[in-house]
Amino acid sequence: MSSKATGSPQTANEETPSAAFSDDGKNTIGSQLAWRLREAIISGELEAGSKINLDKARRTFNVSLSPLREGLARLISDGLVEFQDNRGYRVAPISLANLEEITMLREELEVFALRESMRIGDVEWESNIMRSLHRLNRTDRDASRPETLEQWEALHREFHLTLISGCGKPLLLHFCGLLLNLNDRYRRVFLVRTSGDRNVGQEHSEIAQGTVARDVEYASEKLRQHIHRTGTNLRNHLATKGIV
Amino acid sequence: MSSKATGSPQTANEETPSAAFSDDGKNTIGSQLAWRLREAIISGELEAGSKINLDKARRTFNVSLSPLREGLARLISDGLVEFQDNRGYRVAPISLANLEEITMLREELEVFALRESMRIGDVEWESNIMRSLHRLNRTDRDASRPETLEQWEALHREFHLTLISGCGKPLLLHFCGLLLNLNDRYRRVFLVRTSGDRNVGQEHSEIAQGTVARDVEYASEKLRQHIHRTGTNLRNHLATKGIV
DNA sequence: CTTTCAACAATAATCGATTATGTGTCAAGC
DNA sequence: GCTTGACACATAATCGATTATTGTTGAAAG
Repeated sequence: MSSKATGSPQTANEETPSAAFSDDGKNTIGSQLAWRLREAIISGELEAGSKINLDKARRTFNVSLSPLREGLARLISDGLVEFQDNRGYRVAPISLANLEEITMLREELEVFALRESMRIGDVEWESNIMRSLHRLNRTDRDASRPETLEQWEALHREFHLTLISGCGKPLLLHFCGLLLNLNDRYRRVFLVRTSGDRNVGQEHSEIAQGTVARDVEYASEKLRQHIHRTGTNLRNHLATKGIV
Repeated sequence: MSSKATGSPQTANEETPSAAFSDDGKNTIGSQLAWRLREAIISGELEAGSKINLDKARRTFNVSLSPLREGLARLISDGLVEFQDNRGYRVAPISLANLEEITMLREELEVFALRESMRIGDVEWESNIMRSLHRLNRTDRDASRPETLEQWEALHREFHLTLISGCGKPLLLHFCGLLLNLNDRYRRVFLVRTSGDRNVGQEHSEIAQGTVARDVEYASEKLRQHIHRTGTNLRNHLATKGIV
C-alpha cells in the first residue's frame, strides 16, 4: 500500500503534513477502509452518485458491517458520501454547480488562510513550504503510470495545505482540507493532463516565493489565480463530458 | 420530545428551515441518539473534554453499540466529538482560542453568505426571513424555564440560517451551520443572560430589514457587529470562569 | 528508590445472526 | 386499463457475544 497524504482529520486532529508516518497494518479496520474507500471514490473507481450496497461492499472488501459503516461514516464527514436513514449510502454526486462552489470557496478560504499565515506564520512554517514545493516540483505526472498520478496528487495536496498551515486556525484548515479533497476528486476523474497554456510548476513556485517573502498582495493574487485557473480548466473538461 | 431546529445535515442534505416536520419515533435509533447526544453536549450536560465511555453510554441510553457509534460518528462531523482509533470518543474540548476562531470565521463566512444571498436571493427567501424574525422576536428566554431557552436557541439558529439561505451554496451553508452549532454550544453553557447594554431583538430586526431591503453594506455591517458582539460577550464569560 | 516487564483489568473493535424497514410485483377490485 | 393492497424479496439496522487493544498495577531487578 502506497503512502498517502493527510486524509480525513477527525476534528482538530489534523495530521502533521511533514511527518513521514507509515500506515502500518496497525490501524483499525474501519480506518483502513476509510482510506481505501476514499481512494476508490477520489480516483473515480466508485462512480459518482452510485449507490453503495452494503452487502456487496462487505464482500468486496472482506470485512464485516461494523467497520464498513465506520469507514463510510468518515467519508460522510468528508462530503464524499451521502447517507439517508434506512436508504443507505451513496457516493456523493458531482455537478458543475458543485465544482464552481468548491472553486469559489477555495478562492475565499484558502486565500484568507494564506493571508493569515503570512501575518503570523513562523520560520518553521516557511521552511515547510520550501520543502513541500521542492518535493512537488521534483515529481512528474506520468499519465501512463497511475501510481505517479496518485503520488503527485498527494504532494500537491500537501503543498497547498502547508502553504496555509501557518495560520494557526484548526477549523479553517479543516474546511480548506475538505475543499481540497473535493476538488482533487474532480481533477483525478476529469483531468488527464493540464491545459497546455499553463505552467503549473511555475505557478506553485511563484506562490511559494511570494509567500515566504510575505508579499501579501502578490502571493494572494497568485494563489487566487491558480485556484481560479484550475477551476476553469476543470469546468471545461466537465462540459466536454456533458456533466451538468 | 420537543421539536428541534435543523441538526446535522449529512452532506448536501440540508433540512428545510421552514418545514414543521415532526420527529416521530420513526427515525433510526442511531439518528435519535445523534439528536440526544448533540443536545446533551450543546447543553453542557456532557462536560467538554470528557471521555465518553461506550459501555456506560450504552447503558445510559439503553441501546446497543452499533447505533451508539453511528450517532457519535455524526457528532464527529459536527465537530462536537473527537475520536481516536482504539482510544474511543471524547467530547470536543472548549477553549478561548476555539471560540475566537469560531467568531472570526462566522464573521467571514456568514457575512459572505449574506452578501451572496442579497445578490441572488428571491422573494421566497425574503419572506422566510421575515417569518423567522417574527417567530424569534415573539419568543422570550426565561432562564427559569430551560425549555424556553432551548426553544429560543432553535429559533435563533433558524433565523441565522434563513438569513443566508438565499445564497444557493450548499457547502457554504453547511460550513455556516457547523459554526453556528459550535457557537451555540458556548452560549448555552456560558451565557445565562445577554449583557445589559445590548438589545439583541433590535439587532436581529435591523439585520433582517437591511437584508430584505438589499442594503448590502448596512446589512453586512450589522451582521458582522452582531456576531462580533456575541463573541466578545461570550469571551468575557469564559474569562470569568477561568477558561483558557 | 526507580525502572522494567508481565499479568490483569478495562475498554474498544469486530463479527455473525437477527430484526426492522423499504421496494417491487402480482392479483383483485374498481 | 388503472389503481390498491398484500405478499415476497432485498436491503439496512440492530443486537449480543467474541476478539483485540490499551492502560494499569505490582513484583522483581538494578
